[in-house]
Amino acid sequence: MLQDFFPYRLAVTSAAFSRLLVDVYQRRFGLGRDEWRLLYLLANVEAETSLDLGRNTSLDKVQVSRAADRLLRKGLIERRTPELDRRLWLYSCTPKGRAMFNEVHTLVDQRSEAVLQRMTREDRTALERGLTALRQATESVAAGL
Amino acid sequence: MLQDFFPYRLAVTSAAFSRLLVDVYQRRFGLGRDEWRLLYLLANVEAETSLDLGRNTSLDKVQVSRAADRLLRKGLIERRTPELDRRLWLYSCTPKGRAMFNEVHTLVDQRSEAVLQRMTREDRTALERGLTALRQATESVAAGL
DNA sequence: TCCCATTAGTTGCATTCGCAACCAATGATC
DNA sequence: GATCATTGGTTGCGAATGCAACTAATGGGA
Repeated sequence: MLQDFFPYRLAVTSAAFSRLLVDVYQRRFGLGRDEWRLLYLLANVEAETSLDLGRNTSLDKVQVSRAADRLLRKGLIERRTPELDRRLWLYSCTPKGRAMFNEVHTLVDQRSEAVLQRMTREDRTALERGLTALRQATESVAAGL
Repeated sequence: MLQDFFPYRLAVTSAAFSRLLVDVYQRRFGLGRDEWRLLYLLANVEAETSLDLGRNTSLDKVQVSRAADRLLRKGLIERRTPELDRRLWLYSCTPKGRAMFNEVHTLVDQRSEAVLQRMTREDRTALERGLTALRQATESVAAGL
Protein backbone atom coordinates (compact mmCIF):
# COMPACT_ATOMS: atom_id res chain seq x y z
CA MET A 1 0.00 0.00 0.00
CA LEU A 2 1.53 3.27 -1.14
CA GLN A 3 -0.02 5.23 1.72
CA ASP A 4 1.96 3.15 4.21
CA PHE A 5 5.25 3.45 2.37
CA PHE A 6 7.53 5.65 4.46
CA PRO A 7 9.22 7.54 1.61
CA TYR A 8 5.82 8.43 0.21
CA ARG A 9 4.47 9.72 3.51
CA LEU A 10 7.61 11.77 4.09
CA ALA A 11 7.45 13.33 0.64
CA VAL A 12 3.75 14.08 0.80
CA THR A 13 3.85 15.52 4.30
CA SER A 14 6.86 17.65 3.53
CA ALA A 15 5.28 18.92 0.30
CA ALA A 16 1.99 19.74 2.01
CA PHE A 17 3.74 21.65 4.77
CA SER A 18 5.88 23.43 2.21
CA ARG A 19 2.86 24.44 0.16
CA LEU A 20 1.47 26.37 3.12
CA LEU A 21 4.60 28.51 3.21
CA VAL A 22 5.02 28.83 -0.54
CA ASP A 23 1.55 30.33 -0.61
CA VAL A 24 2.96 33.15 1.48
CA TYR A 25 6.31 33.97 -0.07
CA GLN A 26 5.43 33.01 -3.62
CA ARG A 27 1.83 34.00 -4.13
CA ARG A 28 1.87 37.06 -1.93
CA PHE A 29 5.43 38.32 -2.46
CA GLY A 30 6.48 36.81 -5.76
CA LEU A 31 9.55 35.10 -4.32
CA GLY A 32 10.62 31.65 -5.48
CA ARG A 33 11.84 29.08 -2.98
CA ASP A 34 15.48 29.61 -3.88
CA GLU A 35 15.15 33.40 -3.72
CA TRP A 36 13.50 33.09 -0.33
CA ARG A 37 16.40 30.99 0.95
CA LEU A 38 19.07 33.38 -0.28
CA LEU A 39 17.22 36.32 1.18
CA TYR A 40 16.87 34.52 4.50
CA LEU A 41 20.61 34.04 4.63
CA LEU A 42 21.63 37.48 3.46
CA ALA A 43 19.19 39.35 5.68
CA ASN A 44 20.89 37.95 8.75
CA VAL A 45 24.49 38.57 7.80
CA GLU A 46 26.74 41.41 6.68
CA ALA A 47 27.76 39.87 3.36
CA GLU A 48 28.48 36.43 2.01
CA THR A 49 30.18 34.97 -1.02
CA SER A 50 28.29 32.96 -3.64
CA LEU A 51 30.24 29.96 -2.48
CA ASP A 52 29.11 30.12 1.13
CA LEU A 53 25.65 30.99 -0.05
CA GLY A 54 25.46 27.71 -1.89
CA ARG A 55 26.81 25.71 1.02
CA ASN A 56 24.38 27.19 3.50
CA THR A 57 21.23 26.83 1.43
CA SER A 58 21.64 23.35 -0.09
CA LEU A 59 21.43 24.98 -3.50
CA ASP A 60 23.79 24.18 -6.32
CA LYS A 61 25.68 26.89 -8.16
CA VAL A 62 23.15 27.14 -10.96
CA GLN A 63 20.31 27.70 -8.53
CA VAL A 64 22.30 30.30 -6.62
CA SER A 65 23.26 32.08 -9.81
CA ARG A 66 19.72 32.26 -11.13
CA ALA A 67 18.00 33.09 -7.84
CA ALA A 68 20.58 35.80 -7.13
CA ASP A 69 19.98 37.19 -10.59
CA ARG A 70 16.26 37.51 -9.89
CA LEU A 71 16.87 39.14 -6.51
CA LEU A 72 19.30 41.59 -8.09
CA ARG A 73 16.77 42.62 -10.71
CA LYS A 74 14.23 43.21 -7.95
CA GLY A 75 16.72 45.36 -6.07
CA LEU A 76 16.56 43.16 -2.97
CA ILE A 77 20.26 42.31 -2.92
CA GLU A 78 23.46 43.68 -4.43
CA ARG A 79 26.89 42.28 -5.12
CA ARG A 80 30.46 43.20 -5.77
CA THR A 81 33.60 41.34 -6.70
CA PRO A 82 35.79 40.45 -3.72
CA GLU A 83 39.46 41.39 -4.09
CA LEU A 84 40.79 38.01 -3.00
CA ASP A 85 39.11 35.86 -5.63
CA ARG A 86 37.62 37.50 -8.67
CA ARG A 87 35.73 34.35 -9.66
CA LEU A 88 33.31 34.88 -6.77
CA TRP A 89 30.64 37.37 -5.92
CA LEU A 90 30.17 38.98 -2.55
CA TYR A 91 26.48 39.41 -1.97
CA SER A 92 24.68 41.57 0.55
CA CYS A 93 21.14 42.58 1.29
CA THR A 94 19.77 46.02 0.41
CA PRO A 95 17.56 47.87 2.89
CA LYS A 96 14.64 47.09 0.60
CA GLY A 97 15.60 43.41 0.75
CA ARG A 98 15.81 43.44 4.54
CA ALA A 99 12.43 45.13 4.75
CA MET A 100 10.82 42.53 2.54
CA PHE A 101 12.54 39.72 4.41
CA ASN A 102 11.15 40.93 7.72
CA GLU A 103 7.67 41.16 6.33
CA VAL A 104 7.77 37.74 4.70
CA HIS A 105 9.51 36.11 7.62
CA THR A 106 6.86 37.26 10.06
CA LEU A 107 4.08 35.74 7.97
CA VAL A 108 5.95 32.56 7.10
CA ASP A 109 6.85 32.01 10.71
CA GLN A 110 3.26 32.54 11.75
CA ARG A 111 2.07 29.90 9.31
CA SER A 112 4.75 27.48 10.36
CA GLU A 113 4.01 28.02 14.04
CA ALA A 114 0.30 27.66 13.41
CA VAL A 115 1.00 24.12 12.26
CA LEU A 116 3.49 23.22 14.96
CA GLN A 117 1.26 24.57 17.70
CA ARG A 118 -1.45 22.13 16.67
CA MET A 119 0.87 19.35 17.70
CA THR A 120 1.45 18.30 21.29
CA ARG A 121 4.76 19.16 22.86
CA GLU A 122 5.65 15.47 22.85
CA ASP A 123 4.90 15.15 19.14
CA ARG A 124 7.04 18.17 18.37
CA THR A 125 9.90 16.72 20.38
CA ALA A 126 9.52 13.41 18.58
CA LEU A 127 9.49 15.14 15.18
CA GLU A 128 12.57 17.14 16.06
CA ARG A 129 14.41 14.05 17.17
CA GLY A 130 13.31 11.89 14.26
CA LEU A 131 14.11 14.50 11.68
CA THR A 132 17.62 15.09 12.99
CA ALA A 133 18.30 11.37 13.03
CA LEU A 134 16.91 10.97 9.52
CA ARG A 135 19.09 13.75 8.19
CA GLN A 136 22.21 12.19 9.65
CA ALA A 137 21.32 8.71 8.41
CA THR A 138 20.55 10.06 4.95
CA GLU A 139 23.81 11.97 4.73
CA SER A 140 25.65 8.93 5.91
CA VAL A 141 24.15 6.71 3.20
CA ALA A 142 24.54 9.37 0.51
CA ALA A 143 28.20 9.81 1.46
CA GLY A 144 28.80 6.11 0.77
CA LEU A 145 27.11 6.58 -2.61
CA MET B 1 19.87 31.23 11.18
CA LEU B 2 18.41 29.40 8.22
CA GLN B 3 19.89 26.07 9.26
CA ASP B 4 17.84 26.15 12.46
CA PHE B 5 14.58 27.09 10.75
CA PHE B 6 12.29 24.08 10.97
CA PRO B 7 10.67 24.39 7.53
CA TYR B 8 14.12 24.54 5.96
CA ARG B 9 15.38 21.47 7.78
CA LEU B 10 12.26 19.53 6.88
CA ALA B 11 12.51 20.44 3.20
CA VAL B 12 16.23 19.74 2.95
CA THR B 13 16.04 16.43 4.78
CA SER B 14 13.08 15.27 2.77
CA ALA B 15 14.74 16.28 -0.49
CA ALA B 16 18.00 14.54 0.40
CA PHE B 17 16.19 11.34 1.33
CA SER B 18 14.14 11.56 -1.83
CA ARG B 19 17.20 12.01 -3.99
CA LEU B 20 18.53 8.65 -2.86
CA LEU B 21 15.42 6.96 -4.18
CA VAL B 22 15.09 9.04 -7.33
CA ASP B 23 18.57 7.86 -8.25
CA VAL B 24 17.13 4.37 -8.39
CA TYR B 25 13.82 4.71 -10.19
CA GLN B 26 14.79 7.66 -12.36
CA ARG B 27 18.39 7.18 -13.31
CA ARG B 28 18.33 3.41 -13.46
CA PHE B 29 14.81 2.78 -14.73
CA GLY B 30 13.82 6.01 -16.42
CA LEU B 31 10.70 6.47 -14.32
CA GLY B 32 9.62 9.90 -13.13
CA ARG B 33 8.33 10.40 -9.61
CA ASP B 34 4.71 10.56 -10.72
CA GLU B 35 5.08 7.50 -12.92
CA TRP B 36 6.63 5.61 -10.03
CA ARG B 37 3.69 6.51 -7.79
CA LEU B 38 1.08 5.42 -10.29
CA LEU B 39 2.92 2.19 -10.95
CA TYR B 40 3.17 1.55 -7.22
CA LEU B 41 -0.58 1.88 -6.87
CA LEU B 42 -1.55 -0.09 -9.96
CA ALA B 43 0.87 -2.94 -9.32
CA ASN B 44 -0.92 -3.72 -6.08
CA VAL B 45 -4.48 -3.58 -7.28
CA GLU B 46 -6.70 -5.12 -9.96
CA ALA B 47 -7.67 -1.84 -11.63
CA GLU B 48 -8.36 1.72 -10.57
CA THR B 49 -10.01 4.76 -12.11
CA SER B 50 -8.08 7.91 -12.89
CA LEU B 51 -10.06 9.58 -10.15
CA ASP B 52 -9.01 7.22 -7.39
CA LEU B 53 -5.51 7.21 -8.80
CA GLY B 54 -5.31 10.94 -8.20
CA ARG B 55 -6.74 10.73 -4.71
CA ASN B 56 -4.35 8.00 -3.63
CA THR B 57 -1.15 9.52 -4.95
CA SER B 58 -1.55 13.20 -4.01
CA LEU B 59 -1.25 14.05 -7.70
CA ASP B 60 -3.57 16.43 -9.47
CA LYS B 61 -5.41 15.47 -12.64
CA VAL B 62 -2.80 16.97 -14.94
CA GLN B 63 -0.02 15.00 -13.32
CA VAL B 64 -2.03 11.80 -13.46
CA SER B 65 -2.91 12.38 -17.10
CA ARG B 66 0.66 13.01 -18.18
CA ALA B 67 2.31 10.32 -16.05
CA ALA B 68 -0.26 7.77 -17.22
CA ASP B 69 0.42 8.79 -20.79
CA ARG B 70 4.11 8.06 -20.37
CA LEU B 71 3.44 4.71 -18.71
CA LEU B 72 1.05 3.77 -21.52
CA ARG B 73 3.65 4.55 -24.16
CA LYS B 74 6.13 2.36 -22.31
CA GLY B 75 3.62 -0.47 -22.20
CA LEU B 76 3.70 -0.63 -18.40
CA ILE B 77 0.00 0.03 -17.91
CA GLU B 78 -3.17 -0.07 -20.00
CA ARG B 79 -6.58 1.51 -19.76
CA ARG B 80 -10.14 1.21 -20.92
CA THR B 81 -13.28 3.28 -20.57
CA PRO B 82 -15.53 2.17 -17.71
CA GLU B 83 -19.19 1.68 -18.68
CA LEU B 84 -20.57 3.70 -15.79
CA ASP B 85 -18.85 6.99 -16.47
CA ARG B 86 -17.28 7.60 -19.83
CA ARG B 87 -15.40 10.65 -18.62
CA LEU B 88 -13.02 8.43 -16.63
CA TRP B 89 -10.38 5.89 -17.46
CA LEU B 90 -9.96 2.54 -15.79
CA TYR B 91 -6.26 1.80 -15.50
CA SER B 92 -4.52 -1.47 -14.84
CA CYS B 93 -0.96 -2.75 -14.79
CA THR B 94 0.44 -4.92 -17.57
CA PRO B 95 2.61 -7.95 -16.72
CA LYS B 96 5.57 -5.94 -17.98
CA GLY B 97 4.57 -3.15 -15.61
CA ARG B 98 4.30 -5.50 -12.65
CA ALA B 99 7.68 -6.99 -13.46
CA MET B 100 9.31 -3.58 -13.56
CA PHE B 101 7.54 -2.52 -10.38
CA ASN B 102 8.85 -5.54 -8.50
CA GLU B 103 12.36 -4.89 -9.67
CA VAL B 104 12.29 -1.20 -8.82
CA HIS B 105 10.46 -1.71 -5.56
CA THR B 106 13.07 -4.15 -4.32
CA LEU B 107 15.88 -1.70 -4.94
CA VAL B 108 14.02 1.36 -3.69
CA ASP B 109 13.03 -0.45 -0.53
CA GLN B 110 16.61 -1.54 0.02
CA ARG B 111 17.82 2.04 -0.22
CA SER B 112 15.10 3.30 2.05
CA GLU B 113 15.75 0.59 4.62
CA ALA B 114 19.48 1.24 4.42
CA VAL B 115 18.78 4.71 5.72
CA LEU B 116 16.22 3.76 8.33
CA GLN B 117 18.41 0.99 9.67
CA ARG B 118 21.11 3.50 10.47
CA MET B 119 18.75 5.07 12.94
CA THR B 120 18.08 3.67 16.39
CA ARG B 121 14.74 2.05 17.01
CA GLU B 122 13.82 4.95 19.26
CA ASP B 123 14.66 7.50 16.59
CA ARG B 124 12.55 5.62 14.06
CA THR B 125 9.64 5.54 16.46
CA ALA B 126 10.03 9.25 17.12
CA LEU B 127 10.16 9.99 13.40
CA GLU B 128 7.08 7.92 12.77
CA ARG B 129 5.18 9.67 15.52
CA GLY B 130 6.33 13.15 14.62
CA LEU B 131 5.61 12.71 10.93
CA THR B 132 2.09 11.47 11.53
CA ALA B 133 1.36 14.37 13.86
CA LEU B 134 2.84 16.84 11.40
CA ARG B 135 0.72 15.52 8.57
CA GLN B 136 -2.46 15.87 10.61
CA ALA B 137 -1.56 19.33 11.83
CA THR B 138 -0.70 20.43 8.29
CA GLU B 139 -3.94 19.09 6.86
CA SER B 140 -5.83 20.76 9.63
CA VAL B 141 -4.29 24.17 8.93
CA ALA B 142 -4.61 23.75 5.16
CA ALA B 143 -8.28 22.86 5.55
CA GLY B 144 -8.88 26.17 7.31
CA LEU B 145 -7.16 27.91 4.39
C1' DT C 1 -36.46 17.22 -23.66
C1' DC C 2 -33.38 20.91 -23.51
C1' DC C 3 -30.33 23.79 -20.90
C1' DC C 4 -26.54 24.49 -18.23
C1' DA C 5 -23.82 23.95 -14.11
C1' DT C 6 -20.55 20.53 -12.67
C1' DT C 7 -16.99 17.20 -13.14
C1' DA C 8 -13.11 14.71 -15.58
C1' DG C 9 -9.44 14.82 -18.65
C1' DT C 10 -6.40 16.98 -22.04
C1' DT C 11 -3.76 20.57 -24.19
C1' DG C 12 -1.04 25.05 -24.52
C1' DC C 13 1.89 28.20 -22.69
C1' DA C 14 5.02 30.32 -19.78
C1' DT C 15 8.18 29.31 -16.08
C1' DT C 16 11.35 26.55 -13.75
C1' DC C 17 14.70 22.74 -13.28
C1' DG C 18 18.50 19.67 -14.06
C1' DC C 19 22.22 18.56 -16.64
C1' DA C 20 26.04 19.41 -19.43
C1' DA C 21 28.80 22.48 -21.99
C1' DC C 22 31.13 26.61 -21.74
C1' DC C 23 33.90 30.77 -20.09
C1' DA C 24 36.82 33.07 -16.61
C1' DA C 25 40.01 33.11 -12.72
C1' DT C 26 43.09 30.61 -9.86
C1' DG C 27 47.00 28.05 -8.35
C1' DA C 28 50.05 24.12 -8.56
C1' DT C 29 53.81 22.20 -11.31
C1' DC C 30 57.54 22.22 -14.27
C1' DG D 1 56.49 32.66 -15.54
C1' DA D 2 54.11 29.43 -18.97
C1' DT D 3 51.07 25.45 -18.84
C1' DC D 4 47.21 23.20 -17.49
C1' DA D 5 44.11 20.94 -14.19
C1' DT D 6 40.78 22.73 -10.94
C1' DT D 7 37.31 25.68 -9.28
C1' DG D 8 33.48 29.10 -9.65
C1' DG D 9 29.86 31.07 -12.42
C1' DT D 10 26.89 31.48 -16.48
C1' DT D 11 24.32 29.93 -20.44
C1' DG D 12 21.58 26.71 -23.45
C1' DC D 13 18.57 23.17 -24.05
C1' DG D 14 15.42 19.51 -23.26
C1' DA D 15 12.24 17.89 -19.74
C1' DA D 16 9.09 18.79 -16.08
C1' DT D 17 5.72 21.86 -13.57
C1' DG D 18 1.86 24.83 -12.65
C1' DC D 19 -1.94 27.32 -14.24
C1' DA D 20 -5.61 28.33 -17.03
C1' DA D 21 -8.30 27.47 -21.09
C1' DC D 22 -10.64 24.06 -23.57
C1' DT D 23 -13.34 19.63 -24.70
C1' DA D 24 -16.27 15.86 -23.41
C1' DA D 25 -19.57 13.55 -20.45
C1' DT D 26 -22.81 13.72 -16.71
C1' DG D 27 -26.87 14.98 -14.12
C1' DG D 28 -30.19 18.05 -12.23
C1' DG D 29 -33.78 21.12 -13.01
C1' DA D 30 -37.18 24.32 -16.17
